[in-house]
Formats: sequence, C-alpha cells, structure tokens
Amino acid sequence: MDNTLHHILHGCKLAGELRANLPNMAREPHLLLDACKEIVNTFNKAIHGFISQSSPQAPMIFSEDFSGAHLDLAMRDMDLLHEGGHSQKDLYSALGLPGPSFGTTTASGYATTQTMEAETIAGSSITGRRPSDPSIKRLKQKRKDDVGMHTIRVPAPAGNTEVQPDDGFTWRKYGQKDILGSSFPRSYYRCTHKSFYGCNAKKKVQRLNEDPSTYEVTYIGSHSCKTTTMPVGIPAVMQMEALVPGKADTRAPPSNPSTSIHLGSWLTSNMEGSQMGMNTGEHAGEDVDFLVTDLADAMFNSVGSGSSTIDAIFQINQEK
DNA sequence: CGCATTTGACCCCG
DNA sequence: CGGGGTCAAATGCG
Repeated sequence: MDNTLHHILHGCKLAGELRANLPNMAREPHLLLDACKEIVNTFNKAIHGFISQSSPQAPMIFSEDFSGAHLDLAMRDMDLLHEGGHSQKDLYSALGLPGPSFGTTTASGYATTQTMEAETIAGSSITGRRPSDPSIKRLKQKRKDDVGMHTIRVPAPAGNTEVQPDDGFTWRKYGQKDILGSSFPRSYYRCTHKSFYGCNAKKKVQRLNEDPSTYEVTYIGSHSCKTTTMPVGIPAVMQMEALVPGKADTRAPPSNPSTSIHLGSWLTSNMEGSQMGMNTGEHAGEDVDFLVTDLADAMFNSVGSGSSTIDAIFQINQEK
C-alpha cells in the first residue's frame, strides 16, 4: 500500500508541476503530451497496486473507461480545441494506449457529480411536511455526509454578471437562502426532471463575496435523466469556464467566454457517468469510484493552490 | 393552464 | 440554539 500511495503522491506532484508550467507548455504540445503520459503512467502504477489489493472488477472500470473512452473524448476535444493538433491515433500511440475504434462517441458521462448515496435518495428529498400534521415527520436530512458533492467555480457569462452560468442541464429552483458571512444569497436547484425520471441531481449556486462575477456551484448527486441541452458528445460541464481562484490573469481572453474546459470536473463527471452506465448495482466498484474521482480531483483541482483550468491553454473554435 | 420562481416557515444537524 | 437545507403555497409568466 505504501508503494501505491507513493505512486499517487508522485503523480500528484507531477500534475502539480504540469499545472505550474501549463502556460509555457501550452506552446509545446509534445512536451505537454510527455508530461501527461508520465502522469498517466504514474497513476497506472498506482492502479496496478490497487489491482493487486482490491477486487478484480474495480480496476477494469478505471483502466477501460479512463484510459480508453475518456481519453478518446479528451483527445477528441483537444483536437477541436487545437487546430492542426495531433491526430487522436498519434496521441494514443504516444501514450502507449490501444485506443478505441475511432469514429464512435461515448454517450455516457453527463452526470455532473459523483453518485449520491441511495440512502440520501430515498430519504430527505421526497418527504413532504405538513404543518397541520405533526405526525408526519421528514426523514433525516443528510448534511455533512454529502457523498458526491463537487464544487466548481464558474464565471458569470460575459456582459452580464448578474446571470448565473448555464451548465447545460435544466434546473428548477426550489429555494434561496441568505448565508451568514456572504453578501449574496445562495440558490438551491434540483433537476427539472426529478418528477419524471427520479433524477436526484441538485446544485447550490453561491455568488462569491470576493469576486461577484464568479459563482461557486456545488453539485450534489448525479443526473439519472441524462438530459442536457448541450450537443451530444460534449459533457455539459465542459461548457463552463472554471477559474483559478485569485489568478485572474490566467483566464482565457474574454473573446470566448463560455467555451472552455474544467478538466478536473470533466474527468470526474465522465468517469462517473460511465461508471453509472456499467455498474449493475454491485458495490464492488465503489471504492474505485471514489478513487477515480479523487485522482481526477487530485490531478486537476487539489494539487497546488487551486483548481486547474485548461482554458488558459486552448481555446475552443466555437461553431467550427 | 401549466410550469417556474419566490418566499416564509419548518426541520435537522452541529 | 442558530445556520443551512427543504418544503409548498402564492405568485408570475408565457
């Protein structure tokens, strides 16, 4: 286990270094690729450590989905982002990966956050409360135990900081609350399709004190409805622009305000989504689910002083 | 008319 | 006991 942890820590370190050098390496795609490759290899070593320790099913989720389909998507979008960039096959061969059949798109992966615990789903959200009937009590709320919470920071759309950013899902507001220590109220949303599909995805949107043009969005639960207004093949979270807190100068130029990628969130959401797709209800993959998420977060969010953003590097060519 | 938002009250947890 | 999360009636809007 020590060895596995060492690999993870090393991978985090490499990711941190990569992050620090991103502005420079952006002009050198092959260096970027090498750095990514090394990080992947390091985490792969960690994965192999887990393979030897945990159930045989769990690593399959990681190795297939992460190394295959998700890199496929990542590279597909990198190609979109980076005109004249490497072909996907080149990238795959450079990474030493077999690569999936090109031309197909992974349809999964639109869930925004990790899986909400079944207990939570069955518990707090449906239970109504009638003041006239004190015998009816709401089931216990879950608060601190919010497994599957994921927070990102999203800038307000250019031109109007009053408008909250759209993440591609349809949300229905169900509450607003003044929060202590915050000059802006917090809004509570749940998936519009909750009633139809039992989709238990929720989010909280909080405008930041220190930067009113930035919203902190906390996603809770996962979308089971898979409904999004975004084009097929582009994860909804990718439509949002994430910020490096306190580093406004690393932001993308304002010409393309809403088309950059928060890769950490994207990885998280994609891996989570595919995990949902293939997990048939057994709990064997749970640990790995968290592992995958944590690794992604570690690589792109937790390392260093803040979240990482790739929009400082690449710009999407909007509408071709 | 149906759906979304607003808003005050309720309830749980720390 | 207070803050945060949720409910649901009232209201708004297309």
